[in-house]
Amino acid sequence: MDFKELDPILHSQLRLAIMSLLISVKEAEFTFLKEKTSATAGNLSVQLNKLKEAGYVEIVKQFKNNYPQTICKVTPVGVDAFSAYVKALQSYLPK
Amino acid sequence: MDFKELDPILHSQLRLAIMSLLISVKEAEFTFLKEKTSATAGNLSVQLNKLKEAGYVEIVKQFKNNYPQTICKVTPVGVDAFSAYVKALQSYLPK
DNA sequence: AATGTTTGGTTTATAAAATAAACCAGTTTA
DNA sequence: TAAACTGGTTTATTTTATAAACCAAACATT
Repeated sequence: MDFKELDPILHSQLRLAIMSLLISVKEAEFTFLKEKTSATAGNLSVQLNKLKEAGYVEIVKQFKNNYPQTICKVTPVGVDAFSAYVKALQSYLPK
Repeated sequence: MDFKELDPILHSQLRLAIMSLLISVKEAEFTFLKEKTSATAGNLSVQLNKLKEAGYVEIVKQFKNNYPQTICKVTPVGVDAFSAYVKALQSYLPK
């Protein structure tokens, strides 16, 4: 079997973790993602924006208890990209 | 489940492909790897050296029919690292 | 016997990505 | 009201990946 391309947007530890979380929960706060991934806020902010620009996640900013709140959801495009990535990975793994 | 670290040496499309090949064949020529991975010679040379420095592959240079020949083998350390990587990946993938 | 071409690479330079550090607006606490 | 904290963003630095240039030796051509 030939090696399939690995979507560079997803082939990043942090972005993959973000997507993995968002797929399991459908919606999450910035702070939740930060805690679960152990990422720094700066890194998380940058990587979330890349996922947003790729159309893989949707980001809504609002306020909650006077504090800014960033809510993230995976999009259908993101779900598809993730499953394609997982499938492509198979070509590199032992059966 | 928590996200496990993904060995940065292996979390690279080309290096992962090289390792995947070497694990399946035990030994391969530079030119074979180049063809199978569709990599440029330069990129392959660089990435093979990283794998070598990590102790994941062993590289022997010799001559064959008057031409230089580079033979690559995966080491036991490399095999372990690969299987640890695969295991770590599971923490990012749907069950 | 020079001239060009191919093999089998390495080295160096450039582009892209990941990460960390610095910063900022607003809020709460002392 | 000053300090410290929340919830981030922006910018700078480091690391990676990739591509381009290069090289030595072999072979083929005239």
